[in-house]
Amino acid sequence: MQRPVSAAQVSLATVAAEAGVSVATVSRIVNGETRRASAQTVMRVQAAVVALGYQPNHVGRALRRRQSRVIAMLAPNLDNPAMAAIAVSTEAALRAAGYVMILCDTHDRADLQDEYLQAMRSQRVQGYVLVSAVTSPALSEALARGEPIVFVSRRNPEGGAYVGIDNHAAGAAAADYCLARAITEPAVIFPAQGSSSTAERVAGFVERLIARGVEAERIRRASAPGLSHLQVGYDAARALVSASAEGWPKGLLCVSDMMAYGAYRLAVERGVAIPEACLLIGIDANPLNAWIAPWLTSVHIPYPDFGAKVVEQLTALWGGTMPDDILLPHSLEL
Amino acid sequence: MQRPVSAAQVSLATVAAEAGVSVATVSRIVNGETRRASAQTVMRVQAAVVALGYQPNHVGRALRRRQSRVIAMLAPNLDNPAMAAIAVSTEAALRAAGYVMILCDTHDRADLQDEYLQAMRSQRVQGYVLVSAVTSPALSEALARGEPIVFVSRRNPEGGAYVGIDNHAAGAAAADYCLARAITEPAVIFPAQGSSSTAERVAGFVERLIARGVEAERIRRASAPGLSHLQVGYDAARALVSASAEGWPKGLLCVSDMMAYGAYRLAVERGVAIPEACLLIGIDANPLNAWIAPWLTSVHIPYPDFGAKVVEQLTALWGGTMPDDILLPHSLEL
DNA sequence: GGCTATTAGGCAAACGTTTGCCTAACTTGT
DNA sequence: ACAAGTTAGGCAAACGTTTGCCTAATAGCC
Repeated sequence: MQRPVSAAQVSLATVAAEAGVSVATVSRIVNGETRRASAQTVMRVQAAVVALGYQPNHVGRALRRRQSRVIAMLAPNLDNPAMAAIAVSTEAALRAAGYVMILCDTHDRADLQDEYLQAMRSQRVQGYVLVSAVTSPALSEALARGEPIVFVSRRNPEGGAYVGIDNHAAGAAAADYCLARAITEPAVIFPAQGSSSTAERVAGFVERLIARGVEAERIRRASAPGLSHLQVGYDAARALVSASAEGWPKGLLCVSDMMAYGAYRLAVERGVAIPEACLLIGIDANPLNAWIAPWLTSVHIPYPDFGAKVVEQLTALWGGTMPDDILLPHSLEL
Repeated sequence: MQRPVSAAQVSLATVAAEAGVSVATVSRIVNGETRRASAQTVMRVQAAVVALGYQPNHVGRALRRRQSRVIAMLAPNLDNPAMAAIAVSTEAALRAAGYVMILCDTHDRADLQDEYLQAMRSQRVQGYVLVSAVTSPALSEALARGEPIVFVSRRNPEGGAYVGIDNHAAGAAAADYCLARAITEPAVIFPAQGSSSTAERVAGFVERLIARGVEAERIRRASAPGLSHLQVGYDAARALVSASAEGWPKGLLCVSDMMAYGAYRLAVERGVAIPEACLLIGIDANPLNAWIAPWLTSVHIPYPDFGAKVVEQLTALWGGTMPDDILLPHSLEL
C-alpha cells in the first residue's frame, strides 16, 4: 500500500501496479468497459482506484482521444448582466453535459477576438460559443475550416448555428405595446455600431408601427456611438430630444435595458417623469428592474434557457449537421 | 508544399518534414531557443511554420511539461455584478500573463464546489481562484496538498492567500459617514449565513459606532436567510423595522449593494423616502448606481484591480512562498 | 477428442511535445 | 598538426491515455 493521501502523481500505471494488472485493463475498467474483465479483477482495480485516490488525467486523455471536452466562450463585456446571464446558463448546461467552459472577454474588439480564437485553437477546444461576435479574419477562417461554432445573440453575417430570440418580433411587440397604450408616435434609440440584433429590433419596431398606420417620418430615431450601452443610451436620448422641437416622446424604445438606464438618467436630469411622462421600454428584462427600476417596461428574454440550446446546437454540429437557428420566445404582456 | 490552408493536423512532425529537420529542432526554434540552430535553419523552419500554419498543441505540451497554463476560477452567482467584475478583471490579468481561465459557477453550494474542484484537478489546472468560497471537504484536501489557491473576497478560515479589501475598515468608514451626517443611530442588515467578509463589515461598523460613543444596544441589527442578496436585503429590512417600534432608521448600512437594492424596494413599498428619510449605504459601488440608483451611497471597491493582484498571489504561490494578504483600498468620501 | 467461440487480459503503438544526452563537424589555440 | 572547445542538430525517452490486435485458456458443440 502506497501513501493513499499524497497522491500527487497517481496514474494508470500506479493503479495497475497496485492491482497487479496492466494499464490497459485499468483504463478499460475506469472507463466502464467492465465486460472485458472478470468481476474479480474489476473489484480489485476499483479498490486500488479508491485506495490510491486515482483521478484520470484529462490532459493525457485529451491528447490520445484528440478531444478535450473543453468549450470556449467568447463574450464581450460581461459587465452587461445579460451577457453574464448567458455565460452562467451556458456554463451550467455544458457542465451538465460533461464539458468545462473557458471564458474569454473580448471587449467587443475584433483583434482580441482573433487572439482568443487562436489561443483556443491551440488549446484544442472542442467548440466555440460566440456571444455577440464581431466579424474578424480568424473567425472567417475558423468557419471555413468547419469548426463547431455557435453564435448567440448576434447572428453571424456569414451564417452559422444560432441561438437567440426573434429580434424583429421583439421590436414589433414593443410597437404593439405602445399603440395599445395610445402612444401613437413612440421613438427609438440604438447604438451607432449596429449589430444584426439591434438593427433587427429597430426594424421590427418601425415596420410594425408603419404597418399599423403610423407615418414613417413621424417615427423619431436616434443613435450614438460607443461601447457602453449606458453611455450610448444617454447620448442617443440627448440626440433624440435635441434634434426635434417636440421634446420628449411619449414612448421610447431602447434596444437594451442598459440603454434604457442611460436614457433614464437623462430624463431625471431633465425633470421628465418616468414612466408617467414617457413610457420607457427596454429589452432584456434585467432581474434588477423589479427591485430598483420598476419604472422600466422591458421585453423579457429567457437567458437562463440559452445554455441548453447552445449545447443542443453544438451537439448537432458535432453530429455533422448544420442545425437550424433556435429562436427562444420573448415576452411582453400587453 | 502541402495544403497551406486546411491544416487540420499540422504538428511538429509536419513542420519538421517540410523543413527537412528533426522535430527536436523545430520544437526548440518554435520555443525561441534559436542559439541551438544556424540562422539558415531557423529561417527555413520559420518559413515552414507560417507556410503550414502550424500552431503548437497545448495539450501535448501540457502533458509533457506537466503544466497546463490553465487556471480555474470558482465563483458563486455571476449574476452579482461584483462577482462579474472580479471575473473579468481576473480573466484579463491571467490572459496578459499567458494563462486561460476556466470559469465555474458554484452557486455558493459546497457540493458543487467540490465537484468542480475534482473536475479541475483532473484537468490539471495550475491554480485556483476561489471567489467567496465556502468550506468543503475537497477544499481542505486541496489546501492540504498544497495546491496553489487564492481566495478572493471571502477569506478562508483555514488560511491561504487572499485578495480583498479591509472589510472591517470599510464597515468603520460607513459608520463615520453616518456620524458625519449627524445620524447617530444607524442600523445594519446582513445575510444570516454570514461569511467572513460580511461579518467583518458588520463588526467594523458596530465597533466604530461604539468607539465613537453610540450605545451598543441602540445599534439595531437584522439579518435574513437566503442566497439572493436582493431578497435577503428585502427580508432583513422588514425584520429590522418590524422588530422595533421606532420604524425606519435614519441610516442603514447594507453589507452589499444588492442587499441595499432589496431594502430600497421595501422602502418604496412603505413610502419611505430614500435618501431623504433614510440614508442607505451599500458596499460595492456598482457602476449602475450612478445611472439608476443615485439614491444609494456606496463604499467603493476597486474590483477592476483585483485581477492583477490575484495573479501576483498565484505567482508567489508558484514561487513557493506563502504570500501575505493583499488588501486593496476602499473609499467612501465623507 | 477434435473444432470453433468466447472470455480475460496483455502488448505496444499511437497522440504532440520537450529535453537530456550524444555525435559529428568545425574552430581555435599552441 | 593535435588537443580542446564550440556549434548544429539528431535520438529517443518520457508525459498519461486509449485501443487495435494478439494470445492463451476455457467453454461449448458434435
